[in-house]
Amino acid sequence: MDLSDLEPAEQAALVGSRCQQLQPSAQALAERVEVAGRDGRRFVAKFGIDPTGAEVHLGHAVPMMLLSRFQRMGHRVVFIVGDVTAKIGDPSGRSDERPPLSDEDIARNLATYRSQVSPFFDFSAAEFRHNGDWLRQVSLPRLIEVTAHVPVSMSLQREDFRTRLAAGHSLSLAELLYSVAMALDSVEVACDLEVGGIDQFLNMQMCRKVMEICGQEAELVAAVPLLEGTDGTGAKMSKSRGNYVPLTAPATEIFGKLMSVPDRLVVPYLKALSEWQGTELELLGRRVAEGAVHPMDAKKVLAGEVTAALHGVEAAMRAREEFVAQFSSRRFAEVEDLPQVDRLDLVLAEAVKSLGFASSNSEVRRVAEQKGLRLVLEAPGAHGQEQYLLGPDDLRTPLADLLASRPGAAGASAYLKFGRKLARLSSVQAG
RNA sequence: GGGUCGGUGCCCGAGCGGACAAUGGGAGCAGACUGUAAAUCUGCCGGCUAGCGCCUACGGAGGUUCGAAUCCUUCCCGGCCCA
Repeated sequence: MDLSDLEPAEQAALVGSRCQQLQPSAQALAERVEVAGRDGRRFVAKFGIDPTGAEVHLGHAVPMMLLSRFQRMGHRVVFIVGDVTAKIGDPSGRSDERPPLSDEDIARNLATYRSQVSPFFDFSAAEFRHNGDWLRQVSLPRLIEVTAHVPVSMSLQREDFRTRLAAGHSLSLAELLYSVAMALDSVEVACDLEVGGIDQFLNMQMCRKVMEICGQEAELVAAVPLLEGTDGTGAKMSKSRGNYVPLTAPATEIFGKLMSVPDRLVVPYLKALSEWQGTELELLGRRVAEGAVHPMDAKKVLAGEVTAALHGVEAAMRAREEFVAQFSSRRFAEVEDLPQVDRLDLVLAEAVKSLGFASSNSEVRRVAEQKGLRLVLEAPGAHGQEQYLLGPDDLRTPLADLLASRPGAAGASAYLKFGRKLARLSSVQAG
């Protein structure tokens, strides 16, 4: 969707609606866009990328959605690859020392990042800059000159710094300098507006401060909300908490993970990850609240939107059908991409492990003892389905024998349920 | 450099010579309930074993003990205080 003919005020409103904080104001954004246009230069939006890892998930897509809008408004989007700042460590907390990244590492991580995020952003039209290119040139006298005007209290506004100090934990000078280094990036690219997560808000304040110190006009700051994790605990989506949706996941998995998200996240997710308009979001929220729309249906819409963005509409529709087949109507025959066990001579416990459902015999036994292990037989065209509980005693029995001892096994399709995981048993050699 | 406190299972955090695979909380997993939601309740939650049991674990390495996460020595790492 091309946005280039939006008026500055409309642009500002659109951007503002997706931000948790837009500093100093939407109006200031409109004005700045207008001034840039009058001066015949392109408005610069900056976004920093951490090149240390390749754990890209839906949370990372949120700022990209906003940047994509800037791009489609006709502005310049500049990515700052933090090859130097990355060495300071994770600014969001205690970090173990990290091994220095080679140029190849960085290039590879960056390539991974780009390919994973590309459904949400057109990288071909964006600029990439490595901050080492200028940060390595910064002299100590220059650094002192700049930092002389930066009060330490500004860095210490960060709550985690304060709590760490209060708790007697370590806090290095390098960590305090992180935001200053990042600010020098803004100076370098003469940034008009920086996009970042709300967790970067104070860092971005520093950018404004330092730009002023350096005689530039302070950038505007657009802080997007952090995407809450799928676990409903309120924590942000992150790999370490395991409450994330990886962008590389197959369509059915993405769809499924979004379906398992708490209901209250539907609207925030749509807002952060789709092109839905404010009024549409409001309407949906209201209708769900009124009971006119079932929350699960709203969630299917969300899951469909996101899956479609990553895998295309067709794949999304298929994922939806499979989801319904597997979990609502429970007709497993209609579920296509199930893992499969081909060797029926395998003993049950081994089969489960070979599927990757469990990593040790103890774990298999545990689940069996907890009544989580079942054999499911589904007769060919019929709707009938038989479930047989498999106990710890069955673990050493070959699958073929387990099947043979069930009355309806002949001609039926067989499935293995391990907790909520499901696998197909090698199709049907039975006649 | 000196003093001092500390490093425990995925995380936080008890334990401080035997009854410790180690209290408790969180996360995770399973079951009931459901809409594969949330909330709730119940159970599990190092590995191997059908089982008696065995093995591996409390920062690293040694040692004292019949016996150590617990005591000693030493090394590594972190906090705080003093210089």
